[in-house]
Amino acid sequence: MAKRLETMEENRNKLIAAARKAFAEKGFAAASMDELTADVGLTRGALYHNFGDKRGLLAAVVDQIDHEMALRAKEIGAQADGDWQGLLAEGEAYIKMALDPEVQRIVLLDGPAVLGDPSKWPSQNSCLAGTRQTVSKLLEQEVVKPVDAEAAARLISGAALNAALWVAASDKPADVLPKAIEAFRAMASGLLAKT
Amino acid sequence: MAKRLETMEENRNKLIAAARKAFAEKGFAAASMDELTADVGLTRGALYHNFGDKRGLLAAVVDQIDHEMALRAKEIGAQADGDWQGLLAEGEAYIKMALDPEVQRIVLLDGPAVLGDPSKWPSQNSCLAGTRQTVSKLLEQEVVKPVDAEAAARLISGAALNAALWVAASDKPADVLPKAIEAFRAMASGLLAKT
DNA sequence: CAAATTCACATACGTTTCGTATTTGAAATA
DNA sequence: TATTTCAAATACGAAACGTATGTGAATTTG
Repeated sequence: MAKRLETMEENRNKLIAAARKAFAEKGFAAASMDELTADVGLTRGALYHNFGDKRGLLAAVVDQIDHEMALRAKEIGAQADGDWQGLLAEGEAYIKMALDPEVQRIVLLDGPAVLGDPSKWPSQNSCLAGTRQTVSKLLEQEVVKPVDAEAAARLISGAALNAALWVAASDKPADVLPKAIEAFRAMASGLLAKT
Repeated sequence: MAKRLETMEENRNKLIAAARKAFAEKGFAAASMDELTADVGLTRGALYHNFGDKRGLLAAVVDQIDHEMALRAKEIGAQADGDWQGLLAEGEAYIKMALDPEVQRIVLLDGPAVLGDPSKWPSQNSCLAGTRQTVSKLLEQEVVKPVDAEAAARLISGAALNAALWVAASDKPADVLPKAIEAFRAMASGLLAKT
């Protein structure tokens, strides 16, 4: 590979890594691009060349984290006993992952506010896409009621991620986490077709 | 009432009204406080005197909208046939109200990102508080499974509002709204105790 | 192999915006 | 009428973003 492209790739990754840290710690609005770039030995020139603007950098960061979350959720869901348990396990995984301040601040709070609704994000392996796949499978198997797959996926992941926000904001996260998971499983069971 | 306090109250309301408009149209970050205040014949001096800072103004706006939403949801819920149908009606009402760009932008997107999790908002008659009340009533009646009231309320309202974001972001909101409502009702039914 | 060109990034600059510190002037009060 | 209060205005300083331009090493071309 040409040396120029090689170092550019490195710099892109350095910037994304620094942005993950800065956005998570200070929030999107308060994160200074001057500081951020200086931290990795670059200037804003590199940033605007690679990502267009500040939002572009956030989009790249969100995409990366979303990708990681989707992969992890899929792994966990695959280990469950059957597709239905897999869906529940995925949701539970989202709740737990969303306790990470980085996920919370960047993906759940600043992401939608700055980039718009997640359904419009480009990620192929996004959380939403993964959940929709699982729901579709369950629809074919007639395990769940005949509802819209997209809507169900959105409700599942939305409920899970929202529950996580609540858990994290509470005074004793460790205490309320099981309550959130219990309520989540209860509510999700409403999608089950009568057996 | 003393004239000074009277006009101050008027100015506060004018600023809040202007902020609702500006925040809804441009988003919190892009809304200029100079423009906003000039629109109602004031300067930023009035703003910083009354609300402390930009966040303070957003908090006041969010509080007002949240209050209006909770009242409306309660009204609609009260007309339903029984408390359980009332809960579903409330959720449906949230979905519909959240289609309003003002609610969406200010309460669902910028609100949590700038002010933190809704569970920490001061509103007494907030959406969350209203839903928690209804859930608590249903818990006493043993209509719903014995889950944590707070968690259930959060899941219900979270799912509803999240569904609304999805509906609004879709290409044909009118088409997907009924699907969202159907899926919401299905999922919520998971909270029902076996009869 | 030397000249030309590309391009990733740096630098310099202007604009906008927020928050504070200070001042003003009309209403309330004594 | 003199004094005090206080809601709002004004002036100021400190970022921060985005653009326009410069630069030098890597690549390409003749």
